[in-house]
Amino acid sequence: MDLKVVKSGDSTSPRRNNERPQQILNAAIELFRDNGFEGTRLEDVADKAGVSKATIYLYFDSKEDLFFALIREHVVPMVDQTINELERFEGTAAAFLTYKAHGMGRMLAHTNHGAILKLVVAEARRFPEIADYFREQVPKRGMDNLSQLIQRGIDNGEFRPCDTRAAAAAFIFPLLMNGIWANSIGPSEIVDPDAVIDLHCENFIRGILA
Amino acid sequence: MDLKVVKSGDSTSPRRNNERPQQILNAAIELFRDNGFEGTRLEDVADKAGVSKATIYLYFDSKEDLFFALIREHVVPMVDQTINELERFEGTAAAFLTYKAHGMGRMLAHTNHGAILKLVVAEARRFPEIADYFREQVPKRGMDNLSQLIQRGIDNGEFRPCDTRAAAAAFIFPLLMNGIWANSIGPSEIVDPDAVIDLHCENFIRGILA
DNA sequence: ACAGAACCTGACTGACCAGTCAGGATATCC
DNA sequence: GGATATCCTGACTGGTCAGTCAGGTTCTGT
Repeated sequence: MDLKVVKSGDSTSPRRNNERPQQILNAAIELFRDNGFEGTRLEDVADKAGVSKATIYLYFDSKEDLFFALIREHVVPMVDQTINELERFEGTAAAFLTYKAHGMGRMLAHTNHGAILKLVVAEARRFPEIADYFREQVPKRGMDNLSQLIQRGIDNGEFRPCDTRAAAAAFIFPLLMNGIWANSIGPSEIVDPDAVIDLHCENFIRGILA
Repeated sequence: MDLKVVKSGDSTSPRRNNERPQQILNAAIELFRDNGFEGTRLEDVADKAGVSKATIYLYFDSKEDLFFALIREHVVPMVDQTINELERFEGTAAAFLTYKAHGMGRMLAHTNHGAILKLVVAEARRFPEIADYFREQVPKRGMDNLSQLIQRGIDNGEFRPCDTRAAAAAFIFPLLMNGIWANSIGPSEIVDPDAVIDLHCENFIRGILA
């Protein structure tokens, strides 16, 4: 899996249209969301991005590489940012959890991030290399940081003692599922994504406070 | 979508090998789990079931029908059973939630039910008819019953007042995500499915008690 | 206004696979 | 033991689509 470098930030090689890769990725994510990975024709990605199919191959090595790029460009930076925020945050652990649950929950439910997650989950078994990269970069780092935060909350008496990794998962899973739901079975009148976020957030904090 | 009737219970038309449909479905679910719907060749399903590809078409109308049958035969009966149990249950709402979280959580995490859920979620947008059927039969009925149970808990003073539908979702989503996780990104040392179930269960009840 | 670089495409190919069908095998009943 | 219904398959077809390539177009610097 040696990925072609997307030179979007490389000012030494000017290009007429250096937002091409982004255009292509944006088209790809919408089609992947609606049709799945296998169900999406590269021809359609090209049409939606306003280029020819061959152009895609100027910026990406393969269809799979397009998928990989989605994670690298859209998902990993979000994890970086969360970890960054956590390191600077000075309030209580509960306050950070509440803040994060809302920000992340809404992002997953109302932007394409939920669609990417759905895609990764759906295709992980079929693309082990992508799954490995994702696992290392996203859940592993995210869970490590989140469970440290919870441990901090336990240490200072804010939270009751518990299995911090399980707690981190129990905190994050409803938000993930909510995002996947909004991008597959939903939206429907059955579940209101925002209400779920609010209730989960409040309930989780109540449940874990000492 | 008029499905061929699978006559497994029809004793008026004896058949040499009336577990064929089940064999085929079992093969299909494992391959769908590992390769996705589009990524699975019917030829491989046939091989795994020990029949020829043409035989599949004796029992199912199409590849899509195979998918549909998976929900009808494996998922809907489980919902029926849960609703049944709920109607007979006489303990507290909290006790039923605990009981159900463990039963359902483990089933999703350790059997093919999680794989089917993953499949439905992944393909819902591509197969609207299947998604509609699933939505009506599974989340709609399940959420209706679950939120009634929570309402009952609120009415008798066991639970604090809250948005019952959101609470039902917040209760069930981690279990669903746990099951999907175990069938895609996981299993890995990052998350222990059983620990998540236990913690979520305990935490949710603590959070919702009055 | 020309050269060369960067960018783009239409048309093609080779592999793949859902679904079909004509005919063969096996059981059941009389 | 033959007539009939049930069950099964190998071999085929028609359409689809990822990936390629030879050649065309637009930009940039001089």
